[in-house]
Amino acid sequence: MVSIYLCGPTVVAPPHVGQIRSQVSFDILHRWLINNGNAVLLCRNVTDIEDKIISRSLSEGIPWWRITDPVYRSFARTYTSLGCLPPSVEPRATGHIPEMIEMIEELVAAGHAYESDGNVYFAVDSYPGYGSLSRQQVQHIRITEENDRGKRNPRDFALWKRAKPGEPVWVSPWGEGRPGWHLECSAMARRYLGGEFDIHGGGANLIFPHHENEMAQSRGAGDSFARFWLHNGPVTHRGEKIRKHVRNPLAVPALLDRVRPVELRYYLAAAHYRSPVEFSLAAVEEAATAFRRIERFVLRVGSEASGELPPQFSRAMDDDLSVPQALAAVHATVGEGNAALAAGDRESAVTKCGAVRAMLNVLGLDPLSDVWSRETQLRDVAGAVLGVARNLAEASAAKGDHEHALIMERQIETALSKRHHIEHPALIR
RNA sequence: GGUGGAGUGGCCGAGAGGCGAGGCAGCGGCCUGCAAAGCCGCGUACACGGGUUCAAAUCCCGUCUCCACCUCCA
Repeated sequence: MVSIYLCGPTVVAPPHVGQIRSQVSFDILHRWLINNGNAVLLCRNVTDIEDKIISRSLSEGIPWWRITDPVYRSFARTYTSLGCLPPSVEPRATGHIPEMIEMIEELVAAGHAYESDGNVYFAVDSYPGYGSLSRQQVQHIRITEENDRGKRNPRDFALWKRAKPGEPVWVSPWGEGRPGWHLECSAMARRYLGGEFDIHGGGANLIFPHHENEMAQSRGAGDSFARFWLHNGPVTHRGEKIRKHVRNPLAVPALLDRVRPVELRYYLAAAHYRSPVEFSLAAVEEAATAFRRIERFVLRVGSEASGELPPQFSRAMDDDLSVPQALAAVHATVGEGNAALAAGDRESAVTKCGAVRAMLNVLGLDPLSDVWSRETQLRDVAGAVLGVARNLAEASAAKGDHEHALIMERQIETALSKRHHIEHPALIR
């Protein structure tokens, strides 16, 4: 049994590429562990109460759950569409307030935390290992916030935050308020995985302060916590010129208008999980082209049974999940299969295809998987019809029949918009 | 100021002392009515300056540039 705690999203805005990359990276780990005969207990949290959610709730004048529920569904839909296996358990922070309060009480009793005016803080100085995960020395951690609210050390962080007027509240021994962000994960990890578990995963951007603080809290409360930490690299994006109406080029729903989910998954998987990825639409589209070559081969040979993993592939995966090298094995096998096909050796091609599908299955990229098939068909049919419509519109325009061309263009717009809604039904606005 | 990471051929992206990962794009050829797809072939790249070594993209020293985190973020 391999137990994994993976930091899930704060459900305040639709998913962006960086969040998806993290989930895809760990989904590949998940699949590789299963492939190797391990039972996996994967816990991925949903942070559904947190400062940003509250500030949006207050500024829009709607309850916090009117924000988190639709956004949660958007995430769920995106994970599914990208072929991520569901976690064993997906706890929400708001469902675990008693566990959090209990943990805070333990920390206060152990002298690692103190109450101050309705807030409870973790005393960084009380925990000698603080900074070890992120290799920070406490005195070098920059202080941005003034030492207000009665903190003993400005680096101390909140375990419990007193509610301001109008904010949602939960009742605690320290008054009405809400849990601190970092604490949520510590409490949920303990609840579902126990005091010690194998792997804690998340984006590298979470190392400090989030994971550092989690570790301090959990160990302070007597848990030994994660045995290994795995962090995926960031997705960065600088000044690529994006048309104005595409507001956030890293938002996944907008990206899925350009490439299919499986192609986006290929793009995100193709770099090593620890490497930084400099995002660009051109690179995504290039990855899509590369994936289609693999896909064409698999579709050409058909849906014969899955085969054996080539040793080269397994070696790559065992070497710190080297998906780039594993993909080289996929491409090599596709090339061999195509060569067999070109030589009329169908039997050999079928064998190669089996190996390719076995590898793609580990990576979550098998074109014949049920995950993609309906969605792929929908897109293919819709795309073909739209192509015909565009040709007709152009033909009309060329003949000078601008009225008809305009009607066609409006119908195309409507069709595109409907397709978008079918593909992203959970998206708000 | 602290911490971590990165600079590889036109592009993406691995590798980490000696055999040029892989893909995309490009070029030539085969195949095809033409194309597409596919097949075969074509590339001497590792930020810069020193050094170590028989041998350095890979190790050491120095320099430059970029990114991330230290505030919410996967």
